[in-house]
Amino acid sequence: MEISARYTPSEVEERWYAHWERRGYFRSVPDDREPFSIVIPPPNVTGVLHMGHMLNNTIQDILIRKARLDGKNACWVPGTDHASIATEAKVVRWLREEKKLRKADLTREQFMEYAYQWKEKYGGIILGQLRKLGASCDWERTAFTMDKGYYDDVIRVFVDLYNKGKLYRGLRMVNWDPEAKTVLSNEEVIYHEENAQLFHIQYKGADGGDGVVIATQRPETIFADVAIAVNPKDPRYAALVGKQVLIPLIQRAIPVIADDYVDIEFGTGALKITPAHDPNDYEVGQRHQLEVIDTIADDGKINERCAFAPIVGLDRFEARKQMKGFLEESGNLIKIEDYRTNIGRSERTNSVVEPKLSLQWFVKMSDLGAPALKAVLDEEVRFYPPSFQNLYRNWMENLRDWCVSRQLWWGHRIPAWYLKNESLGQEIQVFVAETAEEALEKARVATGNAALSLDDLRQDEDVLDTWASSWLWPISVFDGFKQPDGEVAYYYPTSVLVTGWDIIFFWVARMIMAGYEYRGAKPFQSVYFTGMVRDKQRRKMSKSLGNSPDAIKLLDDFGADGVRYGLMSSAAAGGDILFDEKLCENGRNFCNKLWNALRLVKGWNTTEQPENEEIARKNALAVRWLNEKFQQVITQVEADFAQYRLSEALLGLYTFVWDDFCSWYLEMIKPGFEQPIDQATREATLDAFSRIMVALHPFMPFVTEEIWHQLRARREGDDCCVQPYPKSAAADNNLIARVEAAKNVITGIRDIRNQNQVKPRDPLAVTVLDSESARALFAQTGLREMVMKLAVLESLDISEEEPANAKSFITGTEKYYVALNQTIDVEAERKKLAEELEYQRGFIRSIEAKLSNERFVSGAPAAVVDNERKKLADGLARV
RNA sequence: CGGGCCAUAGCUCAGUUGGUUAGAGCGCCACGUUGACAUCGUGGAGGUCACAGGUUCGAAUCCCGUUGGUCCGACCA
Repeated sequence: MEISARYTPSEVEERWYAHWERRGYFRSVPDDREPFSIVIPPPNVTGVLHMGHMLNNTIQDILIRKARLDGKNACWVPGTDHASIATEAKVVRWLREEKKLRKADLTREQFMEYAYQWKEKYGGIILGQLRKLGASCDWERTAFTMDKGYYDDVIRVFVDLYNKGKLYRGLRMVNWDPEAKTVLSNEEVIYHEENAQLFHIQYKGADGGDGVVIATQRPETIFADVAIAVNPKDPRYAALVGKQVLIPLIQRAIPVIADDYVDIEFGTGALKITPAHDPNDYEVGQRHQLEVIDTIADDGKINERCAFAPIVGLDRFEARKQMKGFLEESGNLIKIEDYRTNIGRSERTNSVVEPKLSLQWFVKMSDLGAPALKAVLDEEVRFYPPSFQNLYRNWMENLRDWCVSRQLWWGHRIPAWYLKNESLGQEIQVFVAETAEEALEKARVATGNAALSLDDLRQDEDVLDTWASSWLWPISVFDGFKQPDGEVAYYYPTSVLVTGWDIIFFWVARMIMAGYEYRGAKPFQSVYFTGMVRDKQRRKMSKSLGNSPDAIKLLDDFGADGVRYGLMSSAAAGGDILFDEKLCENGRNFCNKLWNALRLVKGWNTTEQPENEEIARKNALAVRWLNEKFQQVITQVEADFAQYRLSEALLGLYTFVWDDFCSWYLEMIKPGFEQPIDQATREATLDAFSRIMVALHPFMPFVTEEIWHQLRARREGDDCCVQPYPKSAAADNNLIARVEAAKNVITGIRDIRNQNQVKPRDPLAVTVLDSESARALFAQTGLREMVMKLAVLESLDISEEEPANAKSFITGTEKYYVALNQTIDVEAERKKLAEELEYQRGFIRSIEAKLSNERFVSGAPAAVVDNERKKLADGLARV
């Protein structure tokens, strides 16, 4: 049968993926095997596959497939995240551009209907794309963070945390966008250095003294001032602390307080405290129990709480302009300095962000954080690479309470109901419960008013932060809240989490918190942090930069295996990947290499017996060597997997396949052109090739499955992806060393051939100078025949005499002479040998230096080096 | 400003508890190819392991400092 000279992934991948799914290989249900579980970091429900996903999911698939081959019950749970803010933004844009609708014109219910339409249309596309990559997920378990069951879990946890006092509603400084009238997350605020002015303003003493001069960028906020703060160590103001000063224009008296926060060097060393309009001032205000006066409305205009009527109703920037005049007039303006400072602007509207106090829901971090920090520091949860412990600790030791409310609609609506009973003159009361009915019941009890109805309650308009749902992922996907003793008990803790380090705080840390809070146990044994995929200029790949290759096109161009190889070959855990399509090309070439090895062995005719004894000995040695070498590689691969050194494992297999298997082994056993090969060697080769396919399968599932089936006719269900992974065993290092020595001899001869323009096929006569080591080496059965074949020799003799007209080289402790039919440049030869001699002498000197040290009593190494020295002294003598 | 991480061949990176005269891939150079594969083969060149000090018999590896890069926080009235 004619096989194409190239491997064509497109003819293979879809077919095998469908086959695997049909056979149910990816399905997992609890049984008595050891479980190996991974929950996918859920991509955005409306997202499309990008490089980061491919890297991440390739790694997960490698781990899952390896576990499956190791005989474990491998369970990979796929799913998607509703991605509150990102998805809502997409829906809003779609409504505006396609439907000509503004969110403000829709009711919540209408908006949600459109959002679900959007989700139905685009949701889950990415899951199909993961199949193209070869991801062996248990698709029957596909989860979504807004599935009914998941939604209920999120609500239940909110209520539970509230009941336990670990969740509360409080005032906090947020980033307010006065144009969009919404809160922004920190990530949506962009800071740039801009020109600004620093106003130096005098606040006169209430006792008629000079008072104090402060510096501010925002003179329009002075009417919200509640204090002037100075550093307690600042001698200039020591006498003022505790006194009162007057706010210009309105003459309201405020105290001068002392606080370490104030920088003596900056400005005048005196700071106005405006808790409503500056986050730091708010904190100072809290420390000193100061009042909060909010003088700026949601739209950025000065509101009526401002006691200085002339600026009420003006925009904050207009007010600032006018304040200059008012302050000059009153004589309070000392000077104005030009000044460069960082200004935060809204990513969306570019308007200057206004720090603003608002009521938000918070999860208390003090109780939740402690066990999560301990788990990582004690390596109860192991990080790979471990250096991320530092980053984690740094953050966990400086935890702030987690604001979980968001002013959005797409998400889990906060289960809090408010009752405002003004006739009773009461404050707003809040009732947190899983349902409105329960909240009503609570309200009735609390108020003693049985006549209250649902109409008297108003549910909180906000939804929860996306991470406040995804932190439950490892528990909720196994239904661990409703059935805590169900299958969650089998799969949890999951084996490993594979994710980018950029969400170590958002997600990883919080899953650990939730794990201890709700199951009293860590959510995963290990975390494998992937690096960021960057372009050649080290820029993070992103849609807005347009520097990200089209993932699907890459898969089409190089095949899934090629892309997987490309991503993995430079993806040490935690290290960034500078992505270059060249890497995928290497992967594609590797597939072709495998494919052509297949073509070679498939093309052989067989005979019962080897042609002669020499060939039999040579082939037997080759087969033994390959198997020993394979043991060595598998042992290393297992060690690499245990440390999550996947790139190294792949590289080891790659080198083994390319160099040992293809370049050496197949050449060793390859029969002459159109000659047959003996049955036993062919069988051994097919077996070895098959084992190699299994070993490589986790990394490159498609090509290995295809070749596995091409190698032999297999029974239904005898698939590569469900074979037992090759077991590692001790390798025969002596045999490997002897063949290694033979390879050096062959390389030496090839080198001489190369340098003297001797054609590859012209047979050469080689003599090795008689020595104990030479005899010992060639005592290995089949070795002489192996050298003769691969170096293309007509003779290989051991002799005590130096042949004439020969070039020589030394390897190990033997000296070889290659006879040539040409005159030898004696000078050049001598020079070469002199260089060799110098090298050897240098080597020996360094060893001698070591050995002459008395403190080299350090046990075994000494013996080894001593041995080394003897060998080299031997070699030196020969030269 | 505070903290983390990093600095090894032209490029991208390995180098596991300190013990080879420092490795790989790509790139480069030379030679080669009717033979599984030019998506290839055989060879080769190329490094003061950022710099300075210390510990040690021995440092790319451990410690301290300097410089440079990078990321994350606070970004300052």
